[in-house]
Amino acid sequence: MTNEDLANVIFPNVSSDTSIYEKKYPERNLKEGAIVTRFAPSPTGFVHMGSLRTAFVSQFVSKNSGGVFYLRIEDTDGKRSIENGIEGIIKDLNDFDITIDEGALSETKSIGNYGPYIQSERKSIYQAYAKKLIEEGLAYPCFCTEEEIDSIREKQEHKKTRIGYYGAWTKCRDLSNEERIERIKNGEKYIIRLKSPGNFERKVVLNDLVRGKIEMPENDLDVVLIKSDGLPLYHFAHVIDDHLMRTTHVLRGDEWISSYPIHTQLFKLLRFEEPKYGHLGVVMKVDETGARRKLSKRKDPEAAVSYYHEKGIPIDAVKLYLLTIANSNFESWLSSNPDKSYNEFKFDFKKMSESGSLFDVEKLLNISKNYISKLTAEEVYANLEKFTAIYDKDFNKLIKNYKDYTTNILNIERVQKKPRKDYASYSDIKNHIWYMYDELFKPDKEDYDFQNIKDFNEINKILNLYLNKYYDFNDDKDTWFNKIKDMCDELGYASNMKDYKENPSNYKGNITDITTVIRVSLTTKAMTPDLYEIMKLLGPEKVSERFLIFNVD
RNA sequence: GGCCCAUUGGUGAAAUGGUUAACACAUAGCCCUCUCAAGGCUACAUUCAUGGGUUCAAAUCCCAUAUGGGUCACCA
Repeated sequence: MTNEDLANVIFPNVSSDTSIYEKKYPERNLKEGAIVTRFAPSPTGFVHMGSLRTAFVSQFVSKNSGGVFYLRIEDTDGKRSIENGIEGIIKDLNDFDITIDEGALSETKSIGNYGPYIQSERKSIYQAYAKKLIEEGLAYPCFCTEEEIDSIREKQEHKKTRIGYYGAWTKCRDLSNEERIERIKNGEKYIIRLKSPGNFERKVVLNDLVRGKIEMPENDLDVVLIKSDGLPLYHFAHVIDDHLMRTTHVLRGDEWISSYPIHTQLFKLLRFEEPKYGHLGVVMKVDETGARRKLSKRKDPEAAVSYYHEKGIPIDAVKLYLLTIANSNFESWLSSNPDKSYNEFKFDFKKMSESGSLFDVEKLLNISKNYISKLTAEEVYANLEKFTAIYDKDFNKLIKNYKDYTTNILNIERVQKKPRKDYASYSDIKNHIWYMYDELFKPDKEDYDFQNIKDFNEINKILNLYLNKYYDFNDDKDTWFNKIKDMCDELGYASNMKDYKENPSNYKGNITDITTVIRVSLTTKAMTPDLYEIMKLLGPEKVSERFLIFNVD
């Protein structure tokens, strides 16, 4: 019996003529140097920060080069797939503002001419290539049970040799086609394995985009190509898909490095041109015990993309952060090109870190703070509106009622060469500006944080004097400030800090004490942005109203 | 255990055989200042996991050791 007979018994309804696929998915007609990348997650839960980094970098380099970035869903393992997994992935990508040129858009929809982009829908394609390999004697059915595989491994462990299904350890590799066909016809369960021609003593070389040359032994494992449910395993599916989808660059986590020998062998056996590979280091974190470990989906909330969305950290800030940890020269590029979009940055694989980098939330927040400080008040308002519409509906209503007022608040100390930087996220903003709204300004007396002056008689005296004699809403900033100084002199407080520092005993206090009284009575807080601006925005009615709260006593 | 990878300050890192080890975050101090947020200045690795070697010269090359990570599934 021939290999063809065997192949026909195994895949009676599949043609091994793979040239139809080669024709259906022709080489892409892209300009020289265009890069085709993909993001290929399995639908097992939310998108992890590490995967997101890979997706973002993949998209970035393809965009950089005028290429294509597509999404492929790797759902060949039914056991691990979760319900609505695909939707979850697409939502995470959306939230993160990563758009695809091609690929799955939902469970049922997709765009692009190289689909289907969901692996479980590509069964017949994989089987066609598997059939071809069987015909060529490069693959065979294996009838080993789980117990048999276990016992092989135990023997190998005992003898301290290499573990795996290979060479002389195999049971089914050299069965006759007669026996194979008979056992299949008897209903025995089987899988399809590669009949690896590899030799462990020989080396293969991976020219990795980020790590350079890596030498490894050739693969001699008879790896599983097709499972008993007829679906392929990652290795096989990846090789076929990345070829048929005409991928030029495969970017993936470095946990895949060690299976490269399998992949390169498969590419060769299938006579496919191999894409370039870039293996990215894992994203780590330091846990409670001080140990470094991989950022974990289960344990670390910050591993989820949705975390940043909920926190109101601007997506662009996260991208900026991702770029700074992805390419070591990005940060200096950005500081010398502050007005350019990060999209203009030329990504360089050689500048990627080879080791796993620590995920540093502090640094992210710092980047976010700088990012927000560069936006216009209108932009901040729009983003804040979007954020609160989902996560703080009451505040959303409030800012919409006072849209111009809110924008003006957000504009305080923004239009200047060195803008204020106090919002690291949109969820932060309310904590900084709530007191500007009467609806939220309902303090108890204990909420006021007057620093040095504790005596309410003195506080009332200062406020009344200021209100009656010095405060004029129409004053410009200099006049406003000079008047406060005048009041300091009248009340025996130092209006000039230098004088005060030289002779503190000559004064009851200094100008800071006075401005603090005004500031705190208006906001309850000892630390706020520019007082003049705040008073200007509150307006004369609110100012006097808030001053007079203390007159009750 | 086999194979592969990594190891520069609290953190991310630069430097790819040449002389004082960039820069950023964090931390501390000072200055500026109506308080903050910033900003400016200064400090923070006698040393690049350890031990050998090559060299006039090593964080950079080689070897060994240690530590950490990955992988060795009908998971991806």
